Amino acid sequence: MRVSKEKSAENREALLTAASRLFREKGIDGVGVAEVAKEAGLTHGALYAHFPSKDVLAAEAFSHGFAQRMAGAHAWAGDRHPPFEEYLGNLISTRLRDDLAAGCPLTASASEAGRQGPALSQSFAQAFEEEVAMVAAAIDEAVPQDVRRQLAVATIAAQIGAIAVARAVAKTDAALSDEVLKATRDAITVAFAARTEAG
Amino acid sequence: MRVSKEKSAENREALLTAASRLFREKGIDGVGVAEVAKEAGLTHGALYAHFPSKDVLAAEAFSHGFAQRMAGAHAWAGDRHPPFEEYLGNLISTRLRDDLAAGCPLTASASEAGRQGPALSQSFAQAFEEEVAMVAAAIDEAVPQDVRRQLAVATIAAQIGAIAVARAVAKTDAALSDEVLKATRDAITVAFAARTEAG
DNA sequence: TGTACATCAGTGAACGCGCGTTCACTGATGTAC
DNA sequence: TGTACATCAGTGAACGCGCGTTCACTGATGTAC
Repeated sequence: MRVSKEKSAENREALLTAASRLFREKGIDGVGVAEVAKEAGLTHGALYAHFPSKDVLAAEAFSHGFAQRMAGAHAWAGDRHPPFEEYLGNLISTRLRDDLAAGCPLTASASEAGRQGPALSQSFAQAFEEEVAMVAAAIDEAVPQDVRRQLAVATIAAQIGAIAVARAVAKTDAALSDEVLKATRDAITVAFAARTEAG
Repeated sequence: MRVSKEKSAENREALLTAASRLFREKGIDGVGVAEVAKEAGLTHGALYAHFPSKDVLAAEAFSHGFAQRMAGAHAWAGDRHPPFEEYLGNLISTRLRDDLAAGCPLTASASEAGRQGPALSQSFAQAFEEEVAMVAAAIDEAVPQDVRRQLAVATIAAQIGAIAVARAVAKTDAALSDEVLKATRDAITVAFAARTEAG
């Protein structure tokens, strides 16, 4: 049975939201299209009216989730210009480690992006650049552009690794999991201080 | 047909080697047990004479691959005590990024270890601690123990993230891929210098 | 050392299952007159 | 505004396929005498 344009758009949105959440939580290979459709309140057949394949769905869901996260970050910052340290504390935290579903799409999909199709790789690269721009903008303008960018790139790469490791060992060694986050945060803080003083 | 003890041990070794390589290259979910067995020159049924399940195979293959890497690292170091910088250059390199099959098991399995069973999580945690100990031992003894450990933990977490991101964007943006590796290496070098001077 | 036999690594067919994708069909929506 | 009809989002059965795992069977190995 046909459905109104608005309802169809809502359904598409629901599919992307469900896919974004489930893929982050269980990995792309760990979730079937039927499960995604079911969570969105549809059958799997309907999914193919919106997306030509699971690959494309994965890439669009990634971008969708990232856009939501960026919107959330901007809402959080508001009119302020939160300093670098504040971003750091939010990026590498036990909260982000434990909240698989709501966490950053970058941390969830880093290792998958290299193995899935080119669509996801491209979405990932674009999101990474956006996140770099956001973090770099949080660094004092007196610091040279290239140093700010370098620090931002290293920070986000380190964050992705720290969260991945913290999650990997969380069930086995909770203390080690916390330690990884703290050590990474401290190391970046030190590098940041050394770089911004020198600049 | 029964097979000699030696041959059986060889076959087990071949299964672990094949699994270690294939799981690193395509991910655990991306490879079937039949493919692993075939690469080892066996049929899939034989695999279950050596391992009770794919989960266990994955965990043992991880440990096997890591042990080989550590043996390789020790052979490379020989009687020398290579400085931290030398380890860093080897850990975060385009060579390690491009060589999926031979790369560090930690970088390949970080995100999977959090999603697979507890066996892999435990193997991962143990391997991480071993790698931390090796890198920490490469730092000047004059630096306090806890600072050495913290730097080692942050270095390996950052390495895992940097390699994952570099691989994820390699097909889309080769320049960005190289930049991620360089920025991470530089940031760790700066943090290392600041920490070891201060200590 | 030679013989009889239990062991068990490896084979390959078969199991049930869930996967991604297709498709004939339904029926409310949106449009043309 | 009312009517006839084309559109197409969504349904659910069906497709072929590969998955992890099981199991009856094979036959060389290893052992007991």
